[in-house]
Amino acid sequence: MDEGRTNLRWGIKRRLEFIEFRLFWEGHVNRSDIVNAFGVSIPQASTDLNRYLDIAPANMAYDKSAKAYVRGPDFSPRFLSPDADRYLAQLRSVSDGILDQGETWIGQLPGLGATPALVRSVNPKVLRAVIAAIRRGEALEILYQSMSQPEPRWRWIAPHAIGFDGFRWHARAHSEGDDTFKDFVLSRILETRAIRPATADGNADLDWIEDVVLEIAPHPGLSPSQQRTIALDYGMTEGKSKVRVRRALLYYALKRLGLDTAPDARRPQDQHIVLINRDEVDSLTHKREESV
Amino acid sequence: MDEGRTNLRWGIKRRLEFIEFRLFWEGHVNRSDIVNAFGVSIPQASTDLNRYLDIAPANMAYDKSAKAYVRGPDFSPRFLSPDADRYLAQLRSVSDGILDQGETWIGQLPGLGATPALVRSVNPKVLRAVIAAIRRGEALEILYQSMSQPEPRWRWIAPHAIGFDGFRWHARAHSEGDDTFKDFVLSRILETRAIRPATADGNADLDWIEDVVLEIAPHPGLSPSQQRTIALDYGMTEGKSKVRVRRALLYYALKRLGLDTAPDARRPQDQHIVLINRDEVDSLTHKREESV
DNA sequence: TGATTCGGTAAAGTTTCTATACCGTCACCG
DNA sequence: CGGTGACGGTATAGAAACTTTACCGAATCA
Repeated sequence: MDEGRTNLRWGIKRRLEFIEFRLFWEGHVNRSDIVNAFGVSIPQASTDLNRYLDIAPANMAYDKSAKAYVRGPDFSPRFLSPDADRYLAQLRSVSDGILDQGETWIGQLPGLGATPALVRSVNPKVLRAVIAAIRRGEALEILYQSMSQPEPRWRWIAPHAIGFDGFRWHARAHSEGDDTFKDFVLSRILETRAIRPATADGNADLDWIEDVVLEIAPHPGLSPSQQRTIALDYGMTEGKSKVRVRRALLYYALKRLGLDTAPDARRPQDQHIVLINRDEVDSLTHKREESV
Repeated sequence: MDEGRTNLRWGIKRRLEFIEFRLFWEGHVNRSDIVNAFGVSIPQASTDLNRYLDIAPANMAYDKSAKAYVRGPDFSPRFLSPDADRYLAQLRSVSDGILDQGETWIGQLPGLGATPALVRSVNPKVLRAVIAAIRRGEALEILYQSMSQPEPRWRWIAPHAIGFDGFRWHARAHSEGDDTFKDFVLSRILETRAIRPATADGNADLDWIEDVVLEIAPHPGLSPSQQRTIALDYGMTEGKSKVRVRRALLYYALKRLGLDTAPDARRPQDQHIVLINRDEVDSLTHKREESV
C-alpha cells in the first residue's frame, strides 16, 4: 500500500510530511503555509497538496469557509507517526533559545514556560575537539578549570564518550595524571591544544560500561491514591519501576531524581518517589563520583 | 557578499548546510555522505560540492589520500553558525530515543550516556487537544487522575499555556471547579472529551505572568577556588547570577536546582549553589505551587 | 458591490536531478 | 607489479520539478 511513496524526491517527501504534521497538530494546512515553510511557488504548493490528496484522500478535505485543507475524520498518518515527546522536545528547544520557531514545523506556538536551564553554554570548538578525539581514539590536551585547583591548568585526557548529568555536559575520559577515568565538565574546558595517540582504552572504564538498576516506588508516606497517581506519572507497574543507569552517572541520577538527600529532607508530597534498593545502590557509591 | 545564496532552492540550501555542518563538526564530507543523507544521485552530490566550493572556496579542499573534502584552515561558516548547545540537544534527543541518528546530521555518534528521563510519555492526541484549546481559547473537558482523589474524574479546564517543570509537562489552565489557575500534568490527562468557549482569560493568571528573580551564588562552604569554578559553570558575574522564572514555576525551579531543601541537607561540594535572596523568594511561596 | 483571500488551472520556460557512461588517482592486496 | 575498489571527476540526454505568468471561481468582509 505504500508503493510509489518511497521513491519521491527528498524535498517533496519533506513537504508531504509537513502537510501531514500540520494536519495532525493544527488540523489544517494551506498553500501559503507550504510557501512560507519551504519558499516554493504557489502553484507548486497546490501540486503538493493535490499529490497528498492522491496518496491519502481520506486524510484531508478542503473546507471552503475555512479556506484551508482540514484533517479528515479518519485521518491516519502515512509519512510520520505523531510523537508528543518530539513535539514537546521542540517546544523546549524553542523555549531554551536553541531553535527558532521557523525551524520547527509548529505553526502557532502555545504560550510556554520552563524552569530555566541556567548552565553556561559549551564552546563549539572545544566540543568539536573532544568529539574528534573520541572518534579517532586520541588523547587531547586541555586547559581545565578544576574544582580543586585555583588556576586553570593544562592536562591530558583521553575522552571516550559524552555524558549528560541532567544539567551539564561531560567528557568521560581517562585522566593521564592519575590514571583513572573521570568526568570533565565541558564548560570548564577553556581551550584545547595538542593531540596525540590514545593512552587508554574506553573499554577499561568499568564505571561507564557497567550499569546499576535503580528501583523506584511511590513514597510510602503518600496516601494510596496519591501513590497510584505517582505510579501513573512514572509508568510504574506493580508499584515500582526499574531504571538502568551507568554507574558513572549514578551520583548525578540520584541527585536529579531528588534521591540523594536523607529520606526526611522533604515532605512525602514533595519527594514523590523513594529508592527501594538503596542498600544495593549505596554499596556501589562508596567511591564518590563527581566531576573534577 | 552573500549575493545569490538566498534565492537557492530550499533543498539545495539544506544540502549546502549539510556540507557545512559536516565540515565543521567532522572535518570532512563526501559525495556518499550527501547521497546517504538526501537520497540524491552521485552526480548531483558532485554538483553540490562544487557549488559549495564556488561559494566558499577557502572553506573546503579535496584531500586525495583521505578521499574526501576536508575543512580548510580558514573555515568560516556561510550557511549556519555552529552551535554546541544545539548539537548537544540533538545528542540528548538521540539518547532519549526521540530522534534517530539518521534524522540528525551527525555522522558518527560519540558514545553517549545520560541520566534517565524516567517520565511517562504524553499521549499525542491529548497534547493536541490541549494545544488546540490554548490556540482557540477554549475550555476542554478532561479525564484527570489527580493526586487528591483515588479515581480519575471528568473536569473542565481552560488551558492557556504549556509548562515544563524539568521533568514533566503541564497544561497551565484555569480550573473550573474552584475558579483558580493550576498546573495539570499532561500524562495524568487520560482522555479528552467536549470543548466549549473559554471560561477565563489567561491574562488573569498572575502567577504565570509575573516573574521571580532568583539570585544564585556559589555555596559559601566551598573554598575560594571551588567557588570560582562554580561561578564559571553557571556563568556568574561578580559571584552571582540572576535567573528569572515564572512564579508558577518557582516551586519546580527550586526543586530542580536543589534549592528546595534545608541548607544542610547536602554537603557544600554536592550542593554547589545557594539562593541569596531566599527571604524574598520565600515570601512568594506561602502558597504552595504544586500540580494537582 | 467591490476588494481580498483563499482555492483552482494551464502553458512556457528554466532549473534541478537522474541515469548512464566513461575517465583519473590513490591505497590496498595477492 | 598489476588488478581492484573506492573515491574523485566529467558529459550527455531526458525526465521531473519548479517558477513565472495569467486567468478563473467561491467565500468573506467592509
